[in-house]
Amino acid sequence: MTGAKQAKGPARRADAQRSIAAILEAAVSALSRNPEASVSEIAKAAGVGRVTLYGHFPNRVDLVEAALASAIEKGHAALDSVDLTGDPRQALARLIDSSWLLVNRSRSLLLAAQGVLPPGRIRILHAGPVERVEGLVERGRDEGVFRSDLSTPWLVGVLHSVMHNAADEINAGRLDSEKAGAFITATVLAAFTPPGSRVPG
Amino acid sequence: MTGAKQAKGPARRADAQRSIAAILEAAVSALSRNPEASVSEIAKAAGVGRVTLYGHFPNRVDLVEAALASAIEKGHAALDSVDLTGDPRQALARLIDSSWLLVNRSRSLLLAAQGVLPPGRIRILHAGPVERVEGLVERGRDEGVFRSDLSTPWLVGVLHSVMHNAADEINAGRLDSEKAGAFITATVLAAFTPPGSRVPG
DNA sequence: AGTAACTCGTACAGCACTGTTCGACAAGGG
DNA sequence: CCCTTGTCGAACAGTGCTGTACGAGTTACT
Repeated sequence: MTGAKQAKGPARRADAQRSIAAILEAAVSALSRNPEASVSEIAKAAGVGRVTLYGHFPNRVDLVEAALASAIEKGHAALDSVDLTGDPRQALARLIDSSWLLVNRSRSLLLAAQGVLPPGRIRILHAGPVERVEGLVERGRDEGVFRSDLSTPWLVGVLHSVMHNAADEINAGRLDSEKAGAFITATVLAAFTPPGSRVPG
Repeated sequence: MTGAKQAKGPARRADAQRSIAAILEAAVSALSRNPEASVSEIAKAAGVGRVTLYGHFPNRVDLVEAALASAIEKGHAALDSVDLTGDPRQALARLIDSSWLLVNRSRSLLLAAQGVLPPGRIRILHAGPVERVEGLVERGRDEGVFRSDLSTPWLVGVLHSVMHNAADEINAGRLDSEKAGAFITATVLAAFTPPGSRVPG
């Protein structure tokens, strides 16, 4: 499911596939910059007429959902290529390094989705990615290197929050984009350290 | 400066003052629920005609700014009543306990402001509150109980992020509102602990 | 009591956006 | 090569918002 309606029929023309891809890409990009980007704006960015867009996506809501799904799918692929075995702390560091930029870029897009999509729909969409992270955190807790006095969802939420904070700081010019990964990792590893243990670093 | 235009003239009538207060309160409340609340919506919530509102605030932007200023002023007062002396860690815990709810409530309002106000304007408005928190963090760093390998603005940002995370978790029904303070404190204190030191708790 | 300040509803112009329709035109597939 | 599929621009109706105007009514200060 790439997002556009594809009920049946003898498959789509090559032409249309290109359009859909361009629209999806433009939608992700535009909505990432401005969660309230209009359909006209997106169509223009995709180099496509507004009418054409409506030919593939029945309404704005479906378009946003398709864009979100597309972004998440891409992120999912990137995530799968990260080695999550070994010391959970180092695995977490690797995960952060390779995904914080992606997560950041999707933030505004997620905001756009939250404005128009039913809450359940969103949870379903990025249930996959979240599960892998939760698995890693869970393992760290079992091995005693991550704290167990706070719930796993909370810890994962903290990870996200700190990433968002990095995005804000960069955006405000107070943080160098190069150092963001290290800052996030240092902060999160400390936050995850069990009470009574020493903070690594 | 309560927010409405008050250039000169022989002072305002008691009637008008009541209206302005009601509008401001309604604006804070409505914008906190929905950052894109319309002027009609706010006027109705204030029990006032839309025209009356425009009589006091020339346009929507000024209204949002006044609402934000009002909320920040109230928060500033609440913050001033917190004792920030003594062990920085305990002072931070006190600060969190007494302000996280307030900060949370203002979050959506801040979002509304970010959408329509010039970025500099916002920084000016809540420069005051931020300074006090930064002062506390700075002191903790000097005393060696908070880490110095990360910048003060970053640490303050993390504090905010974790508060926001708590708000999200509560909103999603995954966190009990009662426990939020403790969760935030535990997480932030760990995150602020210098590398090599033991996490308190 | 009288006057200026305030409030209200309705109504209007202007704008931006959504979603649809139309007719003409280009491009891909069998 | 022909026919389906897709694309385009222009145009339209519908909606919801902002900001302004008007006129009549009400409320507070003196």
